[in-house]
Amino acid sequence: MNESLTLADKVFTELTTAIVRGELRPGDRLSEQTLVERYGGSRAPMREAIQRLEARHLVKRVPHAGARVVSLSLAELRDIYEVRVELESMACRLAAQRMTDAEIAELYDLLREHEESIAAEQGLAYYQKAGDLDFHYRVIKGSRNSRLYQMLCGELYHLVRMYRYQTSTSTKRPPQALQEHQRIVEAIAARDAELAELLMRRHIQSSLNNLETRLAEEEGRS
Amino acid sequence: MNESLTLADKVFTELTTAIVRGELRPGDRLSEQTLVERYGGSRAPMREAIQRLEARHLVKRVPHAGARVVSLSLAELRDIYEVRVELESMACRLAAQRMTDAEIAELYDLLREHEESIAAEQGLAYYQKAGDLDFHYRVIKGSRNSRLYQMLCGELYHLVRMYRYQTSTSTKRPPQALQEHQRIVEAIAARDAELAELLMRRHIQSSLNNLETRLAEEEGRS
DNA sequence: ATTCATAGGATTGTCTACAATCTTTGTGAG
DNA sequence: CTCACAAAGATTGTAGACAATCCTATGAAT
Repeated sequence: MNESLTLADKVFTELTTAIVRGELRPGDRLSEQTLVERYGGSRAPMREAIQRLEARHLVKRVPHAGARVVSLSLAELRDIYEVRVELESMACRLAAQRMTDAEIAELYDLLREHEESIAAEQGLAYYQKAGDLDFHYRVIKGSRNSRLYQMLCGELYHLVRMYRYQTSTSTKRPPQALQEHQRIVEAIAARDAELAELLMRRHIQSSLNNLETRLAEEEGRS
Repeated sequence: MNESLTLADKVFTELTTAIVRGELRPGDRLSEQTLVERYGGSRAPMREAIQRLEARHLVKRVPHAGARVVSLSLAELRDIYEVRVELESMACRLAAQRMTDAEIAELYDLLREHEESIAAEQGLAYYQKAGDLDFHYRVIKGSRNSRLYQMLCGELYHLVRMYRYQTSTSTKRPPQALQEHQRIVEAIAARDAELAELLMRRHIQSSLNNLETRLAEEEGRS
């Protein structure tokens, strides 16, 4: 089989999760030598891993000066969300038209699971976030547009996740988000593309509002 | 100053234009050794150039097997246009809200130039295409969203250009496109965001239709 | 004390060589 | 003649060293 996981690939995924989880913080330097000491191997694979991180906009590289974990300004975060709103509401519209009935049934199952986890109040912040991403992920997959999937899940999501990990989750938000998810699935099930698009647009917009207030709070506290 | 153009960067831009212009055709192999013989230097910079081409989806790389120029299926091309329609109409909406009056005036100037070049019938296909891209480029810039600019101009446009270079330009399309551009600018100047968005959506949609019929013709001829 | 220049160290860019993997060509069996 | 298999060749992945560039700290001049 083609089980060829190159070392560069391994380091790349390791670094990706490290950045997303906040173990590597925005602005942190990524020296090739340091990575060699940390992950073993030679500089060549580390270099490749860094380049791939740059391709996903997780690090910024300047010639002869090295790479640093990206540090997004609030304006840039807004830009990202502005694009994400547009693309995900589009995905939701397409999903309403193209998802199979089986996929929609699975969406309902997923929401039931989330409901239970919230009711049990075991709704750990981490699980909530993962579950939320899972929901969005499936809708995007349902759009049946590979490029759309690439852009949202391959390029924008890591950045979004990176900032969500670092902000504490409100206790009020999850139940509300779940409700919004339920309405969206209903619209998809009804094959009402326009409504599904509108609801998703509002959902992400309010998600951004939530994130902004939270960032403002942390900014004020520090 | 920071005039540091690394060799990898140089080769990367060279290859980009070569691919976009069709000198390197879809499916063509890109061996590191071949690039060394062609551009000089060593394998390391060639490798980096190839990786950056992969990041822009211009080549596809499989581990231990090398890189080939991407060959898009008609379905993938439709996916790209589906996304492009959404993002560019969004950009147009934002441009109507955010462009300065000076920028709008420059747009009018640009359209006048295009008009003249068409009237003079010197309207070479190449110039037409470049001019068209220039128009779209300015509207996107006018959206004031850096991420949107990155996605459209940095990732999607090369692919679009690649396929446009390879399809001959219709003699009927340029005048029609110019008219559509004029209507769009009028909407932007009137700060009518909704109309501007709608017109851009239709414009790109008809551009896709034009491309599809042309591809179908060439398919039938071969 | 502040600012500028400079020298040293550290880091990245590039080169060459070697190991691991894939592709292709040639051979033989069915 | 076609297909499967194996060895040779070619290509990529990795390693280590050297060269070019940048960052930093030290010192001198204002």
